[in-house]
Amino acid sequence: MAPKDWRAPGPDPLPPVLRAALEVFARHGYHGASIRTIADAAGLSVPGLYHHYPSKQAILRAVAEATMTEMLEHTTAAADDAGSDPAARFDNIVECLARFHMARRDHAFVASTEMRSMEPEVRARHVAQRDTQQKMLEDAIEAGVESGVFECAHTADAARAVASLCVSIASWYRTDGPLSPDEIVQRHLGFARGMVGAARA
Amino acid sequence: MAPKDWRAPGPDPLPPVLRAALEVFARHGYHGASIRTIADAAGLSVPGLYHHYPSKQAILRAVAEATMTEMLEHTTAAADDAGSDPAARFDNIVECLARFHMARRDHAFVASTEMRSMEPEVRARHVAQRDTQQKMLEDAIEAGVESGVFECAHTADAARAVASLCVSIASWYRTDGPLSPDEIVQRHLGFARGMVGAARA
Amino acid sequence: MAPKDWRAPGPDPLPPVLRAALEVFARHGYHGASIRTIADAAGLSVPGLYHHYPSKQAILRAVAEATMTEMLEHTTAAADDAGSDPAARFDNIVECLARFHMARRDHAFVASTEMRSMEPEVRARHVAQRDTQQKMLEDAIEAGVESGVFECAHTADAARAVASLCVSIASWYRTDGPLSPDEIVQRHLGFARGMVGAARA
Amino acid sequence: MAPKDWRAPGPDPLPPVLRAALEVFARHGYHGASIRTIADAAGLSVPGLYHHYPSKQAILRAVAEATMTEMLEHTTAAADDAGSDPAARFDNIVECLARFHMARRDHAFVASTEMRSMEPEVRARHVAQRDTQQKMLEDAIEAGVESGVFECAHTADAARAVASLCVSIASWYRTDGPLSPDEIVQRHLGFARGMVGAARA
DNA sequence: GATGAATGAGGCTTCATTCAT
DNA sequence: GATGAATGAAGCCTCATTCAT
Repeated sequence: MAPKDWRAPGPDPLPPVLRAALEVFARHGYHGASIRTIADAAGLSVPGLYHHYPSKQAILRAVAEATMTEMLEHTTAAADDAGSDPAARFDNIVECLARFHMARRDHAFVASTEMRSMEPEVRARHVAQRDTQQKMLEDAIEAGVESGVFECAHTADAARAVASLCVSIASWYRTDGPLSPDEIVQRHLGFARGMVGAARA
Repeated sequence: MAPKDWRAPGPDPLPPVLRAALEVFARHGYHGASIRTIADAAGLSVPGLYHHYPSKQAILRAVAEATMTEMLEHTTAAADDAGSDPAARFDNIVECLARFHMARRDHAFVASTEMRSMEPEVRARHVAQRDTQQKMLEDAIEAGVESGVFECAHTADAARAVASLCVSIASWYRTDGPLSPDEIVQRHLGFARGMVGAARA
Repeated sequence: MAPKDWRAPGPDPLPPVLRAALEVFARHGYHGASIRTIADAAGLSVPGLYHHYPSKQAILRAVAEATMTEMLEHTTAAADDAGSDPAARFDNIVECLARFHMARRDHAFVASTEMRSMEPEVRARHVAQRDTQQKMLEDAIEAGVESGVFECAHTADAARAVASLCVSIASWYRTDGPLSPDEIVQRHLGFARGMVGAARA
Repeated sequence: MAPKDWRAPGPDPLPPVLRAALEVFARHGYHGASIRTIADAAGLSVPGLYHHYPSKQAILRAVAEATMTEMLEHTTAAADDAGSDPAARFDNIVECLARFHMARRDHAFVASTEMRSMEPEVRARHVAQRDTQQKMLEDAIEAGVESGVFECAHTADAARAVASLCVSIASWYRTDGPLSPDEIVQRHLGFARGMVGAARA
């Protein structure tokens, strides 16, 4: 699809209404966000908002699905991009996750934080996509262990831990923070490699 | 205070009303939890609940403060317990955080998740305690780097990353899961050591 | 106008939009019927519906007036058709009312049920037409009493009772019910004659 | 239960809130009655109303069930009161229905008019009670036909017609109308007897 | 006539909270 | 501490209606 741009996520593809809702969700949480607040943030009246989305839950669903789909596309592209070298695959996935959680900070934050507010069907799809991603990480780690570049006894736990680490970036990253995205990526690559016992440089 | 029991957190010191509220907060979030739901979970009438706490926010505050206080006590005890060896300090703090986020799963989850629902003053205290904890981690890492047992260029980032990893345990740990707390502690100790470039065994 | 066809009411003269609205009104009531539901039933967009009728109330008015006008035309034709014999006049009016409430079931049901939802002016016209009809019945009954074929002390009450009986047919009649219209007419003619003390055969 | 008072229904047993709601339902219909209007009529705030009944539908249900239960009790008492004479049974049931539809005018009007607004389960119970009543009428008519005091070929249709006639009283009766309840009863008894071909005096 | 977008008002219901008993 | 009753404010959502295209 878009195999090369996972390092530079490009402009947010979300329609303006969802982008406004996202901001409100990120600040107040799903239940703390009133439909009126969302409408105001979107520059719409309340019925105007309902013209675009049939319910508050539908807004959350749209946000979550768009986010997970884009994230999975990026992760897949990043992995494909790495060819068959396990260490490169691992690095690419970690870098991709880190970058995504900075470029789509609110999206990723809401998607991971509001899982409990999603209707079962939406949550199920969400969990499935998250698991797919984690499995990609795990496969890379396993391959690395087999080929001797990683030293890691519990690959599934490691994959979850690495993914958690990347997700947690979204909860503190600020565009105007002291570190550039590239610096953050580098440091987290270091942490992640350490977690899987990568051979030291 | 209680310098030896940080490995076995003991029974939840929370009064029953708060424990009930905590469960509801964990499942539905602060804004998704109604006073009536909390009262029901506590086996109280609504005015009965108000007899104990003057507002919903006061309940959240009580939960959050009790949690943070206990966590900081434990962490301090764990660090003190380790004496002056940097690697042991680091290990103890990580183990303590991991154990706390399993033994007080809901407490820690709510405390970290509902920061945005706290009144500023409560949140400020919360952040301060969290930072204190992270600083203890960072100090241990720095000492380890200086003494040559760790290899880590960005100690503050590492401290945050390690703390995040421990916090994230609360979002997936189940008492009846496949791994025992001891196993989980061991594995996360491994990940954490890797993140700070601990000398390999 | 159409003096002979009152026994076989012919196809519904209502334009399709009103016919759709009628169905919705019959099922949900005026206040329970939304403009959108009506538009959907009519296969129109909402503004498309407003292109035909300026308001929901105008739709009700159009339905009610068309119904009452047609019903009064039929009743008049039926009465005229009977010539001067009181018993035949009575029979014809009853038969006409019964047939109309079967052939125009929804129309008659809505017209009688939603009187309270009509604007005063529409309701006034509606009541006047209903009273005219009832007066025709009453006149026939009175003439029958005078000529000795009926035995009825309270002609106005009898007229109202007979009319009510015919109206009530609309609330249970189904095209696919066990009785044919002809059978229903015969039976209700029997009831109506009994109510006015018609001489037994 | 109360075998003697079916002729003098006594004071309305409905709690004040339901009585207020009933009045509003009678005037505007279920869908035309807003919860605010009902609360105002009951002298309550809106949440105050919800303290007593959990939903608008629950109010309708309570009204309908109370009405049907009382009506069926009365009808049963009236029938029992008549002993085994078919004509007396028939008369008593008709008189009882007529009196009930005057004494509980709004109740009966709403119960019969708002069937379409009832949830399926409530409606089912309602229809069952109505049918039970109609069956009592039909049984009396059949017994009368067999004993030769009535002359009626279609007893089920006759029962429905007689019941409809009594129900229709509720749609025009006014306490301050020109006729007394006793007069109305007498006249409708006459109509009803005529419908079943009762032997003339 | 259709479409898409919009809106003030109001729909039903629940919120956190209070108070008399 | 419990109960029953109450309430202003606000929750999500839908109403009838309009208008530019």
